[in-house]
Amino acid sequence: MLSKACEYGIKAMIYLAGTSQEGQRVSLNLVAQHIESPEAFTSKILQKLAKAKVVKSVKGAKGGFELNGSTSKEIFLWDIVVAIDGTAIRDDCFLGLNYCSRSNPCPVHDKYEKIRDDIMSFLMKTSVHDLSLTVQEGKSFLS
Amino acid sequence: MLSKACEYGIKAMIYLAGTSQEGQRVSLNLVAQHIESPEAFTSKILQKLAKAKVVKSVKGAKGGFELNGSTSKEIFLWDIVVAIDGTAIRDDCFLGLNYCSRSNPCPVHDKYEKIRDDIMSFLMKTSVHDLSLTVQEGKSFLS
DNA sequence: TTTAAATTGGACAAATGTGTCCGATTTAAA
DNA sequence: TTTAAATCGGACACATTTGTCCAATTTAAA
Repeated sequence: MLSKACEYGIKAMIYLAGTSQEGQRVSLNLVAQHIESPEAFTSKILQKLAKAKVVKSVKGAKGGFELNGSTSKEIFLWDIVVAIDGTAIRDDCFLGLNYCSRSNPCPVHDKYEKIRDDIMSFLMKTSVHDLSLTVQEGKSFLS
Repeated sequence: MLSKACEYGIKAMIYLAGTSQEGQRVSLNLVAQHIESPEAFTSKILQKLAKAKVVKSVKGAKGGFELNGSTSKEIFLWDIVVAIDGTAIRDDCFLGLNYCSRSNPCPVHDKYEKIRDDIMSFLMKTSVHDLSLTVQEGKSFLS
């Protein structure tokens, strides 16, 4: 479904939304430790998210990654997925047809459309903020 | 979602269900042409499906792949997915947690469970035979 | 029995995804 | 101004997936 990079990216953002709330910055090292991801690889992913302006990064001493509470309410899983995996999950045919459409449908076009719509609604309506709350409450986990 | 190999495998099976109806065998070459897949790669995939007894293969002249109509009614997308991609799509956590469960859930555990159930129901209830009918009627396409 | 048609299996090649290393750069603080 | 802490960026390494090639094997038919 999602690439490893995207999984790490989402977990990192959820962690940041929970810890960086008062404008505090969190280091790559801390992020990787808490989500149990390879640090150097996580670095690349956070760089990508920073370029896509999904998270703010600050270089130098006392630097790190920053995501204030109000911003995290406006960031949805879809934003992260697009920044890392692109829009293939929304655009690509379930059977890989190059041109799959209403007028040239693959055999599962209609049946899969409902599932795709559910996935998209899930990704576009679920905010990083909401997910971080359940982690902070100890009701869900990032590792 | 699915690997390329799995996409080819499903398309190949749908094509076979439509052409090999009267116990006729279809050559790898024909299959690959109709589903527009790389022939040698498709060979590997059909070999895997043959070993998993999802399709019958016959070597030698007048050989090929065979899938009679009654059998195709009992083969569901899930059978093909399991033979090629395994059960990860059913078993793996959306965020990649090694142990994601009701008692140690990831932040999207509940929300994604519904989607996963829909996907599984789609895969387990959709037969190769049903899909091949829409192709034969010219209502859907494999390329 | 020979030949042609077909799958099989193994080795290889290319592309992509995952992951590492390290020097360059930036910034805060001593 | 120097130093330490941090991200950035590029090159590299490894693993998996995708794809190719070809000799070996099997089978039907001439």
